[in-house]
Parts: sequence; C-alpha cells; structure tokens
Amino acid sequence: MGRVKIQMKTIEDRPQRNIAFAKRKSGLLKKAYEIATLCDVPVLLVMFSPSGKLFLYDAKTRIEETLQNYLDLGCYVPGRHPLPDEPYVRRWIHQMRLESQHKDSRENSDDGVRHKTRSKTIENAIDDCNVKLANVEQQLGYFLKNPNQWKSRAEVDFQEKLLQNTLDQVRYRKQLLEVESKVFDALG
Amino acid sequence: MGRVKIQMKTIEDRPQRNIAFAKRKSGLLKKAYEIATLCDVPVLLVMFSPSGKLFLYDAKTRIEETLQNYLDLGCYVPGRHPLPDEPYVRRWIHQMRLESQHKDSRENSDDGVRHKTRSKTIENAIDDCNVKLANVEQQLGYFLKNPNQWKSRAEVDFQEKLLQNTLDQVRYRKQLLEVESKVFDALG
DNA sequence: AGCTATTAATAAGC
DNA sequence: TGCTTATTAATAGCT
Repeated sequence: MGRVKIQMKTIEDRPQRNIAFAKRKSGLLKKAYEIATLCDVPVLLVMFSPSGKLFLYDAKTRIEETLQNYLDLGCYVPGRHPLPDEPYVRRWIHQMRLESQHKDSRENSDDGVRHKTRSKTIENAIDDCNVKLANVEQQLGYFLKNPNQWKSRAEVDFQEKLLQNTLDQVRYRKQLLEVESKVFDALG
Repeated sequence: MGRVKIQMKTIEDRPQRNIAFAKRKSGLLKKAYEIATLCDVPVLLVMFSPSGKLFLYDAKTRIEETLQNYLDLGCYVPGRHPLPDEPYVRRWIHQMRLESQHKDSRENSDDGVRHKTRSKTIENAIDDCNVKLANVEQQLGYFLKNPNQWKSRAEVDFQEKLLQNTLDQVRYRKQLLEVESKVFDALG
C-alpha cells in the first residue's frame, strides 16, 4: 500500500530494507496490539531487526499482569522490600489455573472439533502430563536461577543436557498423544 | 479499514469477536510473513483464538539454520533441583530488561554490520544473553499460564519448538565460548 | 464464505 | 530522522 506495488522478496538495498523494517515493525506491533485488544486473546510477537536487535510484543494475560503488579508493588528492588510471599503467589497461580481450566471447558466455539469426549486413557495422559509439567518447571527454574553460570563451558554443557532432557520428555509426550489419538479415532 | 471506524476495546459480542479474530488473524500472519520476507529477519508470532486454539508463524532464524547440523542427541540427566522461585525469576527478568533498554538507548545502529564486527566480543555475549532472556521469559510465562493446555497436540508441538529453540541458543552460546577460548589461547 | 465502502498502512519523495 | 501523499491493502458490516 504505497506509491507502487512491491514484489514479495528480500529488499536488496540495505538502507531501504532497514527503512521498510522500521515502518513495518510499527505496523505489525500495532496490528498485534489491535487483535489482542479487540478479541481479548494472548498474542506474542518476537522480531529481530536486520542488525539483530530484539523487538517484543506480549499481550499480557491476567496472570502475568497480576503477577507483575504484585512484583512491582512490593518486590521489585532487591533488599528494599520484604521478601515476596512465595506461598501466596503459588496459591494464587494455582487458583488461576483452576479458573483457566474451567474457562476452557466452557468455551469451544472457534473450531468446533477441538476435543471430542475424553476417554479414560486421555484423562490419565493428562495426569501424566501434569507430572511432566512439574519436572519441566523444576528444570526451567534451575535454568533461570543461574544466569551467571552461563559463563563457563562446563555449566553450559550441563544446561544443554538439562534442556535436551526436557525436550526428550516433550517429544515423548507428543508420541504418546499421537498413539492415543489414533487409538481414540479407531475406537470412536 | 472497514465501513466504519471501530473503537479499540474488546468486542463484547462473542460471534462478532470470533469473526474479527478470524479476519485479523490472517491479516497479521500475512504481515508477519511479509516483514520476514522483505527484510530477511526472524519473526515469531504466537496467537490463541478466543476458544484457546493455537496459531503459530515462525520464520526460520539464521541462528537456527546455522545450527541445524549441530543436532547430536544428548544423554539423559535426571535433575534434582529446588522448585522454581517465580518472584525471584521475574525480578531478575525485569532487571535485565531495564538494563537492556538502557543499553539500547545508547546504541542506535541498525545498519546490519553489528554481527560481523562484534561476533567474538563479550559484549556480543551479553546481547546473546538478552536474547536468551527474552525467550526464556516467554517460556516461563507460557508454563505459568498454560499448564492445563498440554492436552492438545498443537500445544505440545509448541512446547517442543520453544525448548528446541532454547537448546539451540545454549548450543550457540557454547560455540561462542569455544571460539573465545581459542582466541584467548592464541593471544596468550 | 464472498462483497464493497471505507479506513488504514505504507513506498516514495522531501 | 521524521513528515507528506499517492496508492495499495486490510477489513467492518452485510449477504
């Protein structure tokens, strides 16, 4: 939508490409904001400029908003405020999860076919998934807690193995779902 | 850009909201594709429909392409670590984000030369950390707000993609460290 | 899922 | 870097 129609291929001229990125970046961010606002849905947008700079848009969910507020109010600057009440946060997160589950079970209008009636097998698979989730959270927590240790080779190796392990678990989960899905379709 | 101008607030009528989402989703995906193509930049777009269905657009990053060959499977390492401490993690993320913003305000080169000239410096390693930070934050946020959505195949796929991405980044970090190490040895 | 009247984004130019 | 404007592109309301 400019003076001329342009071809959809990489703009060779670097300065021109940077200009196009700058213009379209703001347009894309605006569109992301608009759909998130109008439709009340979570949206995440990650872009890198031609020079490698990171640009993020993250339409916050209630959970993140409230958690962020909680942190901003009392716990942002280390040492300036009492330590955060972690048990409270955990209870609260748990509550939000329950509400989210309830919400999901009520709404099903977009694609109609998302989940058929759930079998016992799939119920068990969900339990299994929750166990994996806890495991993943543990590992991710370790990963997040030790940013300073990314400096040494040994620790990077360790992080790599942890992540590989987690990835393997997710892939295993996917395999399970594929098999279960086939069985479920065959039976129903 | 319709018959009338609309207010930027959540559309209350559910069917209308779903229609708006469907239309704008395709528009946003197209825009994401266009900026990725025209400007040759990595773009990741994640959306959830009003009913919770996942939509993804992921233009391959250069880093992922480079590391595509680097895929040798690691071994199983069971992790025994304390539970993640969300408040601490979020404080840390917030702090890193502020530092990153401050850093960005000092630099404004967007000319596509940064990668080459600074590829082996500590400063670049810090940039790399900031990229990791953003991704890890998204992962943590996803884990926190979508634990119950691991039921569907699409979302497990998404988890896999996120984890693979993080793993690739750690491996990239390892490569950097190896190069730096060699340079250091060569100089001293 | 298609169709237009409109509004919105943006390619060039300044 | 940012503003202007001729054009193209997206989309709100209808069908």
